[in-house]
Amino acid sequence: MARKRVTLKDVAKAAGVSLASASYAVNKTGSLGEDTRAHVLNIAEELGYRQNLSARATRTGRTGAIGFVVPDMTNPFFPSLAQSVVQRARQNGYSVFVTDSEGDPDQEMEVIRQLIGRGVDGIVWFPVNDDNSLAKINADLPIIVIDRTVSGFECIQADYSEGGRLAAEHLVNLGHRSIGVVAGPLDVKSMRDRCQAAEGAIKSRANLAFTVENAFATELEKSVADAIVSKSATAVFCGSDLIAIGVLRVARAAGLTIPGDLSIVGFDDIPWAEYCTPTLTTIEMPVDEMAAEAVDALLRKIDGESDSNRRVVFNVNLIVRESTAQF
Amino acid sequence: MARKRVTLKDVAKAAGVSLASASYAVNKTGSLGEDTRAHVLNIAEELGYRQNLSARATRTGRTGAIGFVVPDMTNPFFPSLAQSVVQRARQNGYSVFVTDSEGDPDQEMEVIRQLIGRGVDGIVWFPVNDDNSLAKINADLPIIVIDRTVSGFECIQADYSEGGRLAAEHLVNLGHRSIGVVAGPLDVKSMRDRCQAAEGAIKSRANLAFTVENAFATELEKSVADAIVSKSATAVFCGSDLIAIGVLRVARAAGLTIPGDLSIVGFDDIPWAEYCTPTLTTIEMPVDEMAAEAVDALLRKIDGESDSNRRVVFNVNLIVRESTAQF
DNA sequence: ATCTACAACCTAAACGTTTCACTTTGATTC
DNA sequence: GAATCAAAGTGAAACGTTTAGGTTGTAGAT
Repeated sequence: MARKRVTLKDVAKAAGVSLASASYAVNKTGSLGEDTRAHVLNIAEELGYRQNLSARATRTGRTGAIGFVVPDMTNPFFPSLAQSVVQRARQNGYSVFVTDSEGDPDQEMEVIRQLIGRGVDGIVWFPVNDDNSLAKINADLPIIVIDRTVSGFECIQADYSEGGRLAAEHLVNLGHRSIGVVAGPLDVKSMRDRCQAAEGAIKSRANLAFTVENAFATELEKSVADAIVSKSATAVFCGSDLIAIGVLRVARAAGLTIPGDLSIVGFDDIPWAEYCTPTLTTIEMPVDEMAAEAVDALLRKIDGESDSNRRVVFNVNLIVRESTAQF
Repeated sequence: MARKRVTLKDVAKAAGVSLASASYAVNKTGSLGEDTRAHVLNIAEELGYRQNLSARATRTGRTGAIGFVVPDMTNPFFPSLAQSVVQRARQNGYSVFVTDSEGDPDQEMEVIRQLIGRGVDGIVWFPVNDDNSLAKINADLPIIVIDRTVSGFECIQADYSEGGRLAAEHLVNLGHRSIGVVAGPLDVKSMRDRCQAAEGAIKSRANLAFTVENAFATELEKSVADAIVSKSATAVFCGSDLIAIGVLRVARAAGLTIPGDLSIVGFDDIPWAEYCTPTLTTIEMPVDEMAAEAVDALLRKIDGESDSNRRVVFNVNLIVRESTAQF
């Protein structure tokens, strides 16, 4: 058993044509008669021929694989994104290496290096932060940046400012007059944008009770927890759903009812948002479309249609659920 | 700019040695003098040489890539597993294609085909179900099955029966005398095992109120929801945490308090279990170790140390949280 | 002085493709 | 009937490696 893998030469021989013709047939390139092409394809099918992608890659310099680099796969925001990227890529005949930098810029650089070593044709990159010093290292590979802003690369983003504004105005419209902001890491621009927009909207019609900062996690720093339980705000805007869930927990633990004593709005619309108790009002972005656009842009870039430095911004939506209520 | 990629030939020429010696040097194989090897490596470093993995693969027949196939990336059980697999593989110099079959056996077969077409050296496979008819198609590629049982493959599993037993006994010990079971899809053996064990433990010391079946999701079928709100049980064992969370939701929606009116125990210890309200009592399995073992076993198999049909079973733990209480 | 043995290194073939440049064939045009 | 041309097909080089086998050169044993 385990017969030797059938090669293109075998097909050619069996079909009685030259190696070149066989290649043209399976690739639908070159000039071949319809009949011979069909014949070769039949034989190929019959013999169970499968292209050897490695050999093809050696010759063409293209592997047909791309990389997808995210900060942290266990952050529930990313799996669905990854799923979309993988699917879209597959539809276009590409495979994708999904890798995770565990939120560490050094490791991030390392995995990118490894991907390049692997010979990927391009990378869709969701950076840990906006620090583009890292990126400089190898600018000759097609790279699309998603969510973050890294100068020199094409960036796919959502309208974070609009999201922050929508969220804040929702709270103001509900009658809240003292509103806090729990930001995520402010060294990433998408976070700064949404928080600044939220603060602006709050200040113009109500009172900004506090702004505190927390990592992308449900565990809250002491200072953040203190701000929540101080009851100086009747509502908070959180820079991410993960943080919002953290806020929800400490608030409940401190005896506050949600949304009775405290209204909470998050950002991202991760799956949990719909399942936690109470369900979370949040800002949704079109993850699938963003992923698709990122892949499409990357493939375009790989094919040399270089519309570099483009920026695509997607619209966001406010999703009202149970965690916010009239003051 | 964008200088031509530096090839091994360039390195050899620059170092004044033959192509073969250069290859031996970078691969640390063959018999080479320490000094020349070091010299070649220096030159390589200096020139910025990077192996062309495709060419290497064409020659050796090994790509250094493996596939990881899971049912559904958006099921929160899988990302951490994937993370572990990717890491372990990377540590051993392998890259991994993570792919998702969306719970569909047909698509599952398709992605496996694609992976094989890609030329992966092996596959870590978390099948949708235990239907091994699919697997037969190409038994010559090293494949490790994780969680499920597919005959003919080496399987990495947890002690599901023990888990079911632990969970059920926990409920019995708390004084519950009428206990229901909400199973996941019973066509997968790991689910049957845990549920049968749970039922056994229940029946021997209490009353089995009902057994119903649901998909791996938080949305519950009507029959399942009915069973929950019928109040015929004071406690339920759920075949997975996702289901448990669904149960939790409909129970609360029906005005039941958890764990006051209903104790709930889940299975898997997904991240949500710790963050939902109330937090979920569940069965934990050593995901990282299972992933590591799967990768190790696969690499062994790739290297021809074929200990086929082996079965590795990992121990599980009961994690007691807030969703269960004394009756 | 010759032989053996071994380390160190090299030559060249092979891996399975793609693709450039060339030939053959038959039809069309003048 | 020669000339032209497009279509269909072929031959062989190239992609960047690995590796089997061969060739040196040196040192120790006889």
